[in-house]
Amino acid sequence: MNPTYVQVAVNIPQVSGVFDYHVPEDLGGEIVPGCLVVVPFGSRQVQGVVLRQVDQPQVADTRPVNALIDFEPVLTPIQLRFAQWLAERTLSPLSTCIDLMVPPGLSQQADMLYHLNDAQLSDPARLNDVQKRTIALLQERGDLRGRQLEAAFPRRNWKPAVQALVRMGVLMTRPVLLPPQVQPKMARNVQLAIPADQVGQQDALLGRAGSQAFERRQRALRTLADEPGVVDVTWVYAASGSSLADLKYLAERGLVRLGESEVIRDPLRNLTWAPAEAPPLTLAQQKVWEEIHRAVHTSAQGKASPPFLLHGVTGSGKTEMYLLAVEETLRQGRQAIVLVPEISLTPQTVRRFQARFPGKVGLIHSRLSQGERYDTWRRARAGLLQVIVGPRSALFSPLPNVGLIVVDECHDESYYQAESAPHYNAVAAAVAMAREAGAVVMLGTATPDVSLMYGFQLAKWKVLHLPDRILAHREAVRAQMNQFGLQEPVMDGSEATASLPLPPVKIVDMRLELKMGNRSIFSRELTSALEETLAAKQQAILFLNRRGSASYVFCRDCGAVLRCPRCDLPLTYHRGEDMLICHTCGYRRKMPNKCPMCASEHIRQYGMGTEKVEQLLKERFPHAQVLRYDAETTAGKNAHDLLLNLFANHQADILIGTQMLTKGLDLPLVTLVGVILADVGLNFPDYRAAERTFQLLTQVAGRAGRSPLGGRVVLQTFQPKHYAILTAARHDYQAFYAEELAQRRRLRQPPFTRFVRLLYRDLKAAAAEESAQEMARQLRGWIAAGNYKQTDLIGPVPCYFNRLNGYYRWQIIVRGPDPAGLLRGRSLGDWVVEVDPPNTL
DNA sequence: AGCACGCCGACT
DNA sequence: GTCGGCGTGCTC
Repeated sequence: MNPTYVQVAVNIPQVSGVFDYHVPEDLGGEIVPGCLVVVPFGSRQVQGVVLRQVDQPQVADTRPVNALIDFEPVLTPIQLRFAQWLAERTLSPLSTCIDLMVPPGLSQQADMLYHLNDAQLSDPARLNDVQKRTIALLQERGDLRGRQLEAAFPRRNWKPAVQALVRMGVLMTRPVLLPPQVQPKMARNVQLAIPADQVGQQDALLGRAGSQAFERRQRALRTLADEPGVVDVTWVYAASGSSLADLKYLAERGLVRLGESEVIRDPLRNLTWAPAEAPPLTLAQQKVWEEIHRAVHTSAQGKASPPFLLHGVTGSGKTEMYLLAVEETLRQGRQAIVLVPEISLTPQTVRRFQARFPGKVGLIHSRLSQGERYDTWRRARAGLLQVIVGPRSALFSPLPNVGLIVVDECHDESYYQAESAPHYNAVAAAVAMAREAGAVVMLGTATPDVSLMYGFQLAKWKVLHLPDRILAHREAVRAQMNQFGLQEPVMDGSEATASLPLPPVKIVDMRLELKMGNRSIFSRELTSALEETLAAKQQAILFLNRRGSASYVFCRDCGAVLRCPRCDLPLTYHRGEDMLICHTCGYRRKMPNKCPMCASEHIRQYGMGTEKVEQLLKERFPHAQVLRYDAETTAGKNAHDLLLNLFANHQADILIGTQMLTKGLDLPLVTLVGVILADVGLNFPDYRAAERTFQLLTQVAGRAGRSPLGGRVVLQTFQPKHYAILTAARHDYQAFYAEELAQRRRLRQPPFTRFVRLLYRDLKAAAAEESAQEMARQLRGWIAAGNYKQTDLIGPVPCYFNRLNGYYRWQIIVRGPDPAGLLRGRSLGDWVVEVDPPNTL
């Protein structure tokens, strides 16, 4: 038989090529595209994924595929194509894109094992700190892998020092590849191997009559005789006092059969949901549904369907559209992926899916154990789950026949993977994945990114509108009003689907407040609005945009600002502990009494944190119950739900919160939303600063007046004439879009050009700058050589966050019609490459 | 990433 | 003369 050859992408993030291997006879036929295999690579064994079979290998001498890790392919053919698209799009190695699709724990990367030799060291005094600590660690814990040393020396450049020990003969190294860390979970079971009525005649086989073991074995047999069929061993242990040894003893004598069966680790196992039925649709929903319904059908017949952008304000019934689309997709025998921003923050959305499709939903989120995640992944692959709901990573679920991809709140930043390569945007990726799969894609939001909207208009893809907020809380509000002995408000409309107006927004010019002698953070407008809300026994939300503001500490005499020694960013003052904390790296220090620069005692905190707002609020409204909703108070496991339930049940009157408040909360009794300072964030040196501010304000304003009680919004700002604030106050997306687009066109920013951001990080400031200058020279050379007339560089410059985690950061933005084209296929070394980055900070 | 090969500076 | 710096290239 001819040897078969396969092309393999090896699981080493830095290796971008593909390699050919031959398939040994004993694996012939098993190895198909998508399989996870072990292959020799240089001196080590590495994991790889088979991309395709090839007739002719690229080199004369091939090495063999060593082992097959899983008999089923781990990637579907669609996923293999999708991974290749993603690699090209993000300028990332294919292996990193493939690795997104292999569940953590199953995927393993090659590592190095470090072993301490017995021989004594001649001159221990000459060793440096890392070397001494490495030796101590190895003495204490035995052999260690590179990953473990990495954890022991965070942010330290330990490799050269350890390599020196290897050269000195103190250490030995050996490449290792760990087996997968996840496996199907098996449970032992047992069943009787003889007819139940013969159980009483086996005493001769049960050991010495009358002994304890005899008694246990006899009881075990009787238990099984009463229980026909296969039972869990633990059940037998509990009923008879026997142990595995006893059952094995019985099995050896042919009396019982031991077996194993898989136990699914299902995070939703113990939850039951009252099945929910679809509510009646509004007219707008019906029109949207007609479009989606048609698309789901034509795509199930193999015809491509362009993406949909579902532009609808908060509470306009987008989720119901998703639910219907999923239902129809399932009816066509296909599966659906639903992406949501942050699972812990949108329990309401998730619950709706679970209630509508009981038993069919697989949930992915960050709190799942590796085993749960692995089992969910395998059930998806086996076609046992029809709907996967999760964050951006859920897009990579191995569903056999994806017919629908939903991206809810598609403007959300969490859809962009900023932390590690590949730096991808799950919205763009969902569109590409849907194209590969022949699936329908629905992108839903109240505030589409202007680039996305512009893209839809250029491509003439359909934008569907749901302009009205649906009054869905009539019953809930009525119940709550009765509970508090309040009179029922007058409600417009009589149908269940009556719509609600968007809340009026009042812009308050804080400059005038200062001129009028009001030095408080609460304007007179906001103060009286709060008073009225409290008097009416309704609820308020105060929104504080922390990002970019700073509760920083500065000296009123010399002006020095206290900064993090690692990140160079202003430190945040925490009143309770009297501590200064860096919110980027976690550095903390005691609040000093004197300015470290000039020793003045006039040093104090400035700016606002949620704690400060809480304190001021309590001073001004001593009788109000105030809740704080921020990273600190929601740190516990179910703290989010707990806090929100507390507030939803009117245990508190005012909720103070940050960004987290903008996510899909649904709090009907809230009639007032106050934004402490709307222009925070507007002055970031970033092309999307205005857009982010508009999106944030629009989302926050949407929290008010979601009931027949009505509602209003107060925006406090020092820039009352800024278009982002004016248009957000009018709920006027179109006006913002037009103005923002005009700005972007004028400033040659996306979507009229495209950005690739190149980021360099170095522990030494000079080295970072030098590398940046060198890269810029190279880039200019490529631009000139390739005659890229419309492509230019922004930078090199230090980043806005010019020091993060101890690293100095420099960046270069390559701007042009196709900056990725300029860079494709070139080696960028240690540079972080981001194509179409959502921010350039 | 790891490792080999390769070409210039200070040490037994 | 060699040991060792890290630059460059390769891993099927």
